Amino acid sequence: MSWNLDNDRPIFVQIVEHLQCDIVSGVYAPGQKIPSVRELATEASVNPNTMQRALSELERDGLMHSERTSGRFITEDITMIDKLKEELATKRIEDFLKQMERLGLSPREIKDLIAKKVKE
Amino acid sequence: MSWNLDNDRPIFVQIVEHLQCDIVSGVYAPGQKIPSVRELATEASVNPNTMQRALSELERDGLMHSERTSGRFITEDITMIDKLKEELATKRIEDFLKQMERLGLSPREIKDLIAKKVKE
DNA sequence: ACTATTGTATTAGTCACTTAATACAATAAG
DNA sequence: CTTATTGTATTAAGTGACTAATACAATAGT
Repeated sequence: MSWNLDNDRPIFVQIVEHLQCDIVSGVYAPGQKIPSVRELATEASVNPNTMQRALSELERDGLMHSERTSGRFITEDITMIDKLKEELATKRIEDFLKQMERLGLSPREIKDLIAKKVKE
Repeated sequence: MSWNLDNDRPIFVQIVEHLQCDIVSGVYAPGQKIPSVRELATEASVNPNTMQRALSELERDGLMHSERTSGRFITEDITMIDKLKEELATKRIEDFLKQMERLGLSPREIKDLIAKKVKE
């Protein structure tokens, strides 16, 4: 999956979200070692400092931890990962519904539109 | 409706989106005069220049037009407004579905979650 | 005619994000 | 022990968004 970073929002924020997705969707398994800061930075075409900042955020939240010279590892706490997954999903659904209602669409219309899109 | 601006994205972009919503949802009727740059800026707690920038964007897209000293008016082209409404809705649905799939949820799961939320 | 209000333009300064270029500490690997 | 690789920290510079403070032009209202 490419990184697809844009200039609409801070890059480090987008990286955090990208990695959160990779974690909750299983791209990175619990306990798995992830590439080094420098590797990830190259891969995403950003400065190592920017990648470092994103990783620090994730570390602060307990989603990963670093071991001085061995590298960085995803947490093994599956409960934490599942909880994050539900949080992210819930938040996105709520944001989405709010946005759609602000466009003047009724819950009923929204539901139908989704059902139609999902069929495709 | 309060403006609810955050620091995650450029404020002028958020203002553009806010006003687009107000137009397609009918808060501002076609042809209606909208408050002055200075009034809107005060209301949204931003600098007049920032509001001006957002309004210029909307004007560039043809959604409103300014008349030197009479003020600014929403377009009377209802077709344009309806088209925008559909564009915005479609884009948001697609973005939403992409995000949810990246979290590792199947279309089926997504549909069920929405249905559940909409019931509330 | 005068005045207030409108949109618009200009210039400067502040701040956060980003990049760049290093440097250092710790340790796994040889 | 030596070396390469890891995470981490520091300093400087560039960029864009935002604010601030004006100034000007046009015209509706009086």
